[in-house]
Order: sequence, then C-alpha cells, then structure tokens
Amino acid sequence: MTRIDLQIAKSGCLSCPIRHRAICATCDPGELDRLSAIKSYRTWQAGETILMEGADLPFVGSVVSGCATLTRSMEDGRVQMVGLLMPSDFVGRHDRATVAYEVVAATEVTFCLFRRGEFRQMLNDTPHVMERMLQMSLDELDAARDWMILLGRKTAREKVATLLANILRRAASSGHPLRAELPLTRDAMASYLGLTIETVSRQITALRKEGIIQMQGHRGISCADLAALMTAAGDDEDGSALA
Amino acid sequence: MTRIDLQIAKSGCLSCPIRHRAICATCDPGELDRLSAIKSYRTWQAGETILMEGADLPFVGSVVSGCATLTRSMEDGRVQMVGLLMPSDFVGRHDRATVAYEVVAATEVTFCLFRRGEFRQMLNDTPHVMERMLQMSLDELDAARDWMILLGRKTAREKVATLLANILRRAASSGHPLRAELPLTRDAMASYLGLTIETVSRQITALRKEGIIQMQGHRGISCADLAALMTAAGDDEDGSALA
DNA sequence: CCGGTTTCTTGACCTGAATCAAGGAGCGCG
DNA sequence: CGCGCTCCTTGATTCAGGTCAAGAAACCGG
Repeated sequence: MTRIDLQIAKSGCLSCPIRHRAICATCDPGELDRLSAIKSYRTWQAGETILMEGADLPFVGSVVSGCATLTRSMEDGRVQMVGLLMPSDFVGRHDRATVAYEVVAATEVTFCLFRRGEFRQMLNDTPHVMERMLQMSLDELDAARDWMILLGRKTAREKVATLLANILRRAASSGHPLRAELPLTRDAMASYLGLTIETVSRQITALRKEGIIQMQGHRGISCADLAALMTAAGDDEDGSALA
Repeated sequence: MTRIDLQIAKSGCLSCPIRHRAICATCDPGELDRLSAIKSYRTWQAGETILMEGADLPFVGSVVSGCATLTRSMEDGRVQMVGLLMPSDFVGRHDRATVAYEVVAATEVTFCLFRRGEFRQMLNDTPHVMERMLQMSLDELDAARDWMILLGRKTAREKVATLLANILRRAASSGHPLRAELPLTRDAMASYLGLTIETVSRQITALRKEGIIQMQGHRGISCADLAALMTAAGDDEDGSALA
C-alpha cells in the first residue's frame, strides 16, 4: 500500500477523491458502509499488468487515482487500446467471471476493488446503484462510439490533436488550465489512436513546430490556444469522448 | 403499417419474434401488459432517416425486423457508422432527451417504440428490466470495443472479410447456413468499416476471385468454407462483435 | 421494352502513414 | 561519472488504400 491508499483507508469513503463521480456517487452513508465491507485498495506500478485477457476476475472496481489501459490484441501481435481508465472509471462486469481485455497500469494506479459476487448482490438489492452502473455504461458506450469516428475517419494529425486536446481539457477541469503531464507513453498513444509510434512522434513534432502546442520534456504539454488545437483535431465544436 | 406490424399488433407480445432476446426478455405477462400499454409499432423504408443527430427523442425502443444504422459525421462530411441495429437491438437512452447519432433504415425496418418517460418509470419500478438493460448495454460496449480493433488495426481485406463473416454467421443461426442477403449497400459497408466504397468493392471482388466467397447478384453472398473466410478476417478463433 | 437513375466495378494514379533504419535524450544504477 | 537501459525523434523508402474518372449492371417507372 502506498501513502495514498493508507490515507483513503483511514479516512473512509467520505473523503475519497472519486466519491461523487464513481459508481458510489448516489450512495447514502449506510450503503457506503456496506460497500466498505467488501472493498479493498490495491496499487500497481506503471507498466505492470493488472489483468490478462481472459483471466479470471474475482473483483470489479473503480480507478481511484492514476491511469490504466484496456487493450485487445490479435494473434500476430497487433494491439489496439479499447479503453482508457481514469479516476472514477469502472472495470469489470458483475455478470461475467472473466475479462475480455488486458488491463495494464499506464501510470501508478490505485483501484478500489469490490468482491464480485457481493458487489453483484449489492446491485440487485440497490436499484439506484444499478441505475448508476447503467448510466456509466451508456456514457462509456457513447465515448466508445466517438472513439470509432477517430479510428475510422480521422487523419494522423487529427487523431493526435484530438488526444492531446482531450488530455488538456480533462486536466483543465482539475487544476492548471492549459498544461498537463501526458499519462501515456508514445507507444500507448499509438495504441490508442490506431497509429504507429513513429507517426505519433512526427505529428507531435509538427504541432509543436507550428506553435500550436509546446512540450516540456517528453511528457509535459501546454497549449496557449486550445481552439487552434481543436481545429487541428477536426472537430471545431466542443468535441467529446476520452473514456 | 405493413402486414408484419398488423400481425404483431394483433397477436401481441407473446408471438413477437424478438420476445426472448429484446429488453423485454425477462418480463412476466403482467409486465408485458404494462409495456404493451406504452408501445407502438412503426416501420420505415430503406434509406429513410429515422432520427437526425441531436434530434429530440420522445421514444426509445427495439428493432423488431429489418436493419438500421447509427452514424456520426464530421463537419466536412466524413461519415462513420457507430452502430448496426439488428432485430432485438435497443435504441435510445431512457435518461437523455436527444440522440447523439443519426439513425437511418438500412432495409425496411420495424421498431417497437416505448414512450420515453413511461419507459423510464418502468425501469425504475422493475429492477430486473433495469438489469436486462444494463446487460444489453455492456454487451454493446464489448461489441463496440471489438469494432475498434477492426477500425484501428485491420487491413481492408480483413475488414471486409470480418464483416461478411459476421453477416454469414448471424444468418446461419436463423436459417440457411452459409448463404445470406447483405443488409447493407457497399456505401454502408464502407461506412461501417472506415473504408471507401471503391476499396470495399475491390476487396469483395478479390475474395470472390480467390473462391473464398461467391456472389449472387450484388446482395446475395454465400461461402462454402467459413474457416477460410475467418482466416482472411484475421481472427482465426470464433470472432465476435457485429452490433 | 426502354430510358433514366442509382449502385457497383474497374482502372490509373497519388499520397499519407507504415516500415526500415539510425541515432539522440533522459534516467537509474553500479 | 559513465554504462546500458528504455523511450523518443528523424530520415529514407515503400505500399495500402484513397482519389479521380469512366463505364457496367441492376432497378424502376412509364
């Protein structure tokens, strides 16, 4: 357990950073107690495999902090990311004993895990938690569909710009407006975007040289003019998606 | 109303072709009565727009027969299909008043529609219907993620072979084993696969010339060796997805 | 049966992203 | 401090699939 975990475990759900966005958002104190009884925290380091494709799944749960990826791969080694899990996102199906995707920690990541059988029971006993689950699933489905447009129709430049804009926008809502640390390696970005690592690198370089973004080292990114980045992303309006 | 509609309307839910696969699969007779009270049937012809992107949505519902597509488009006209609705598939969110996608009839298609507000109430009153809804949404999410691999990593040949194999497999489970009518135009296939119409046409021709498939006119397809088609599709195992 | 329309196929050519191949930059560790 | 990682960038080249253009085949209404 890391420092963060201990902190959460001590202070309980009420001070949990994802308390109002995760599956438990609509729970009352009594329900939180019930969840607490079946929950545990666990942390993985960047790069560690959390679950293998097809593995047995005794837990379901939420990302508390950090970032993890869902990927599927083909026999010949081609890999496509199919989900990017950020804080408050949920993993696992209450009604299935296995996962269909590989889950890997992109950064250090901490999960709040529930034993599957008991979580399933809780869903059945608590309709509004079931509804919350449904809502989150439908949101994810909408996000997946936006992602499909990116994969099927956007150019490499638009793909990279879209991802960077999404990361910046997400970061904006929780701190410094137009600056962020990329939670993904170039490799993970390529996997997210259906590109090669070389193409991702070239497109980032191009956006930098055009002055649309600035990089601080490999991971730090800032953007003075988000509108310009959105234009490069191909969706002028407000955009959408990212998990 | 077409003949089919009248037939269903007369005989009621018990003889409905999607009775055991749709949202109502787990309903008892009393619950079916309640659904019947808020339902109506409506049919669209191939090519007709059912809902525009962003349109107001007073209904949600299931496909009873035929086939419809969900698409999203970019400002400059690029189009990507993000859902293919087949009998028993559900459209619309109980918790949203608008649709985020354009819905178009691919063939003549009949929907069983529920008034949204009342359907929402029904969900809240009937936990097992909510659970059914959740299950179907999670299945759709899994299908969307399989589709992402296709869009992001498969070659044109693999994409086309995957789609044809999916259509044949679906048809197999309901009649003649290795023969089907394509419910999609070349244009719709291109939109599904993230390709151009020309590339779809060329790949179909290639598969035909190699003897992997046979065509009867533009829409009829048959395949003597589904294993060969699956190999061309890039997933040797059993495959997955398609709505 | 015929002309018009829509849908599909095929060919020639071009281009954007993949592939192949070197390096460079940051970082942990002895 | 220097060695060996891993991660990232850049360049040269190739090629899959897009684009442009022309016609063929199916479908429809009269």
